[in-house]
Amino acid sequence: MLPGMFDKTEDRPASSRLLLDQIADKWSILVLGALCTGPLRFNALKRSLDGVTQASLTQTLRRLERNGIVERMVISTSPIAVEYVITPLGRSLEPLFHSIDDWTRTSLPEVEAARRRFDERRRT
Amino acid sequence: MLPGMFDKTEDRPASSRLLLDQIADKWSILVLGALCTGPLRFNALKRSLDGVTQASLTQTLRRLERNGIVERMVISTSPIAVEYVITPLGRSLEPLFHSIDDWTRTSLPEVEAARRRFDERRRT
DNA sequence: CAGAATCCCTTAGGATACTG
DNA sequence: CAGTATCCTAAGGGATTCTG
Repeated sequence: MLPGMFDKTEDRPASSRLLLDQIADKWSILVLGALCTGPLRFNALKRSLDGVTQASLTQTLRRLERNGIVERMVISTSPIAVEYVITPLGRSLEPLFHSIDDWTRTSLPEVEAARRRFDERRRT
Repeated sequence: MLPGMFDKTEDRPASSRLLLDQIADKWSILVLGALCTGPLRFNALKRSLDGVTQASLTQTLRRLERNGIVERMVISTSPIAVEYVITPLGRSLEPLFHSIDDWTRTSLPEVEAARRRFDERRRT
C-alpha cells in the first residue's frame, strides 16, 4: 500500500476540487458505474473493468470506501468473500455522472474539431 | 514543454473519462471559474489563482485552448498582451461545474464523517 | 478469493532561470 | 508581459510475487 494513503492531515483542496481529487482518478467512475446496477464481489468487479490491476482496484476501492461512496461487506465463508455495495451517498453521484456523460457525448465533435484546428495551426 | 503533449495519436479513453482526463487536472476548473466572469490576461489570471506556477498555468491554458474551451487572443502592443476568453463551448460547462460544486458542498459533511469512521476503524 | 508487499517506470507539476 | 527551457521530486499505477 502507498505510504501516507490514509494520512489524516491531508490538506483541504479548494472545494470545487475536493470531489475531483477523490473521484476523478483512473478507475473510480468505472467502478461506480459497475456498482450502480448492483453489488459485486472483488473479482467480479475486476473482470467487469478489464484492464485494471488488482493493486489499482484495491486502492480505488479503499478510497471510495473511505469517502463513504461504497461499502465493503465481508462474508465470512471459506474461502472469504467480499461484496462491494454503492452507498446512498454514492448513488447521489449518479445524476452528476450522467450530466458529465451527456456533455461529453454532445460536445465531443466540437472538441475534436477544435483539436484539429489547433494542431493544424501548430503544424505549419 | 512536455514531450508528446500535442500527440495526435492519443488513445481514446472511455467516453465518461474523456472530459475528466482533459479538464480535471489541478487547475483547469479554477481557470474556467476565473474566466467565467470575463476575459483575463495571463498575469491577471495567475494572480487570481494564487499558487499556480507560470509553467503549470501555461500548460493548463494550452490544453484548454486545444480543446476549444478557451480562446487565446494576442494583442500586439508593446510589450505584448494576451487575453484569455472563455468560448461558448467552455460556457456550456458552467452548469456542470455548478452541479459538481453543489454536490461537494452538500455532501462534504457526510464525506468527512465517513472518513472519520474509516480512520477510526483503522486506528484501533 | 481477496488482497498485501515490492519493484519499477512514467508523468504532473513545483522551482528556478532565461528571453522576445 | 507572456511566456520557454531545465531540473527535480512525488505520486499514480502496471507487473509480479506472496499469503490467510
